[in-house]
Amino acid sequence: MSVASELIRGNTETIILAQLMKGDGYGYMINKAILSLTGGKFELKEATLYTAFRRLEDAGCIVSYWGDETTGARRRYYSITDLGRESYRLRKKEWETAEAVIDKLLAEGEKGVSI
Amino acid sequence: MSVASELIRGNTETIILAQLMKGDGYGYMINKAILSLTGGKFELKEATLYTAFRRLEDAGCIVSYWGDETTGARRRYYSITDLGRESYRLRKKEWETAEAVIDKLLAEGEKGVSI
DNA sequence: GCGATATACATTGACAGACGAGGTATAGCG
DNA sequence: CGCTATACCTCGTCTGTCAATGTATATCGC
Repeated sequence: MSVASELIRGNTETIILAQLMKGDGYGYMINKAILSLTGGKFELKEATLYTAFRRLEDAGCIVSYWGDETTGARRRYYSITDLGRESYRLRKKEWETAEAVIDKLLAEGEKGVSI
Repeated sequence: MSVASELIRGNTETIILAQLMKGDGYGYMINKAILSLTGGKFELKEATLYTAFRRLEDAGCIVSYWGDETTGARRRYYSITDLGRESYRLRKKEWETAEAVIDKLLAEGEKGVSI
């Protein structure tokens, strides 16, 4: 089953930050990494990815610099900042809270008809 | 920690369907039930709730009827349909898939810096 | 050389869900 | 009579997602 993007919504930036926690990266690479990690179940659309980068940079969570490739297309690399790392931790906690809440609320449907 | 509504987004209808799986209900009641179940961590806003009811009814997942209260404010009750029950099962599965994917992607940030 | 494909980044406009703000109405309590 | 709780509804705005489109470079097959 593929993943409905409505359900991912709000996690895009955290997913990007999680990738950058492992080291600097660039858009195309991060996108492929996500596609690979999820076994093709989920792919960030390019427009979504790049607008998320802008938001994260504006917020001071990441900084960018152009790579010095001597061949191939130019790459804009992103590096996570201390604020970004802090933000990652917080967003991950928020996700875990939301996850628990949703799990609980959806499980209500399994309770059967009440009298 | 309260729950960011961006993270709930897309689950509103499923949450409502889960409540209606237990039996007919009306908006105000369902809203209070959710607030109570989550210990105050999460509350569906009224505008969100009622627009979700409209969508669910338009989709044939629920049907509504006016209660015959002899006292107090009138109540519009909702009843889940067979299509709604099917939809609940599907949406719940989709959520579980999305949940696993997000968990995996967010866990990437714990891996530490790669060389 | 030339078209196809892959890599790589970027912007615009449209869409959909969430929600603040505002409105209506009934009932009980002091 | 004002306050609070119950109960429903709608309008307009905001925000994140994404299809469509555009740019440019490199490689591979023919």
